[in-house]
Amino acid sequence: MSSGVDRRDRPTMRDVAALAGVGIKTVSRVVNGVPTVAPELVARVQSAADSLGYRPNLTASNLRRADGRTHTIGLLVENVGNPYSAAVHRAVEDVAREHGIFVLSGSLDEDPDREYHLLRALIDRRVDGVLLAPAGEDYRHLVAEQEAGTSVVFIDRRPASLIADCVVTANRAGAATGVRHLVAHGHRSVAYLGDRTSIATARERFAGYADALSAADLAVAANWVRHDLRSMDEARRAALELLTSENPPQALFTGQNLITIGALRALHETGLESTIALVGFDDFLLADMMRPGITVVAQRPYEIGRLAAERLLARVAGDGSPPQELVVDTALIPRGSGELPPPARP
Amino acid sequence: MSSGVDRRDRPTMRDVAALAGVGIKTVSRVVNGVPTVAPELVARVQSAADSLGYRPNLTASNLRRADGRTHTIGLLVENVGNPYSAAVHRAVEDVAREHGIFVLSGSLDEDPDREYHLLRALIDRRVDGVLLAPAGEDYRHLVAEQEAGTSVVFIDRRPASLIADCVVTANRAGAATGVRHLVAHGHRSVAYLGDRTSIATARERFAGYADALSAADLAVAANWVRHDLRSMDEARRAALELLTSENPPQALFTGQNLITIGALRALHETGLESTIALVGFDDFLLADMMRPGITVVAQRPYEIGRLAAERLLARVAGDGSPPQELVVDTALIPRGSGELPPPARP
DNA sequence: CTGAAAGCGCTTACAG
DNA sequence: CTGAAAGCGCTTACAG
Repeated sequence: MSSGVDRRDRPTMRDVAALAGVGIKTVSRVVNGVPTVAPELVARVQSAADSLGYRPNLTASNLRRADGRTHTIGLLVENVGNPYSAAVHRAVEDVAREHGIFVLSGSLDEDPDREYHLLRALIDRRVDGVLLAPAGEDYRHLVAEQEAGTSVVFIDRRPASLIADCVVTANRAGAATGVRHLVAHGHRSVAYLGDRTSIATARERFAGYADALSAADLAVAANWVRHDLRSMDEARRAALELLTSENPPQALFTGQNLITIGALRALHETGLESTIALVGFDDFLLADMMRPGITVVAQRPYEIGRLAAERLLARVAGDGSPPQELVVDTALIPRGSGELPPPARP
Repeated sequence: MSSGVDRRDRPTMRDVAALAGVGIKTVSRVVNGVPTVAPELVARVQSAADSLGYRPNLTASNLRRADGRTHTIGLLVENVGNPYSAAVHRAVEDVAREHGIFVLSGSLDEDPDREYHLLRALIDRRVDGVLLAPAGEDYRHLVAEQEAGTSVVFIDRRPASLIADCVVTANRAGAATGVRHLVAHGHRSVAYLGDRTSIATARERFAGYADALSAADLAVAANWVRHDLRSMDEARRAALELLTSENPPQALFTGQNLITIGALRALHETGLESTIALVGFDDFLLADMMRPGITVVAQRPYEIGRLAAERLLARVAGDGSPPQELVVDTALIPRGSGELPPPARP
């Protein structure tokens, strides 16, 4: 009638020691590669460990170890399933792996409450540090954790006051570059389609859009600005509205991946994909295979993940220098959609 | 001159107990929500814990707990950065999260050696179970781990002898459906472009290709079969060779995501994308936005991850029934490229 | 309802 | 070079 294994039946150091006829401390030395053990004992311990299928219990050894390291870090991103987060994740894994460190990951789905609970769950597991692409706004509760020795590095968004390292994309400058590209191709009316303004990066990209327009003595027209688009379909509908209005823009600038794709669907549905220019923030797979190819301002998620992981591991290793802000620049990739000439005005 | 924090300075149950003026066992009861504690003591303990910023140490509690659960599972996939693995990952996270379980993940990159070491590292951290999309071929070493209480569920590939649960795609049937679709549209010569034959799923998909051809009394022609394509660019070049040969096929069947995209590039480069039909195994973002849209045999990675995680958690909870093989079927999605008529023969 | 003793699997600090 | 004792932060098994 029993359901469930009540306790794992794994051999312990004690079992290995008994079989090898040595003290448990000698087994510990062999397992940890301490060189001052008689070769004959090393051999006996190793064959005993092999025959029992012994594997050291890292969580137990960690409990007593002086440095208290778990060799595990946490990574909280928007969604482990989306291409951007997944690229960051892979970079973090690659850096961590060089140091024998594992990654515990979680998806935040832009939910501050979820973020709070996942952070706590990581801390309860005593991760060595956390990489956080934040969903929330208030990080005062993190200060206590930092003081308690859990390093935190922010990804994509700056913490409110610079209490920790962060690695961010040059959102404002990148967006300005994209819009300037459209202006340089003769467009006077460029619409903006963007994410929720509660998201700091969305605000920065909008600021870059405004920068580029005012640098060209163009006004930001309220009827050509659509904020708070939460999904591909909301973006698609907003773009359809703009494109079919009595005063459509000559070009579109989209502030994010899914919004770009939504706008692209609208352009295809209206048959305007070769008429209305488009530059999107974020690159995506097959953007070059579209007709026309999609011009984008590309972020570098792998580079962001790599820098963030390296910063975190430096902190874990004891780097006590002041918090740093690392800015990763973007790359404009012209593919056709951003180089269309403006349509003749009606 | 000190570099690195030598020991975390986190308050322990002992500290909370001292501040609250109770025994440490009472703190333990409050932290674990045991109801038989005097309300007045609960309040004192909670305020002491809050003022110290106390957080329980899960790795310590786990060491003594009767069930030995770490509430952590391992997930080893081909590459956490690729869309397929990322979708599986997200499904696993969603299921795990309902049970308060975290996911430690790692990328195998088709490297059996890496798989062996990552598996060991997960076991040393005493994960409750492992989900494995295997890179290797020999899993006898896993039997000992299963006996020691670490459950394993295989994803995408069956273990050699059915020693464990597995969740697989209907690769052979799905590939046959895709090729049958081309044959139904009049194609007599369908080329196959596939992954390394050392990969079981690639062999199964090729078998499905052969099934569909022989069911239509068509022969498998060696000069139209290209195995062992390891990258998008290898696929692109193989497709270019086929398309520019003196006896080109009427249609292409591609066995995997990156191979489909490589073939697609070749079709665009030769201007044949509306002439040569194409059906690909695996769906991808924007496949519907191509000209023509790309017809695919879609896998359901989220469903696979969900089923695998549910199976694993059932095992962890004590399910001792015989190993199961769960097969997730595919869906043919016609979008244009697979419905092109055969070109007139020269 | 509460708490002192023992122990989870290992490492530290110390003696031999 | 080797090992017995103490302790990491918690829970178990017991007494009161």
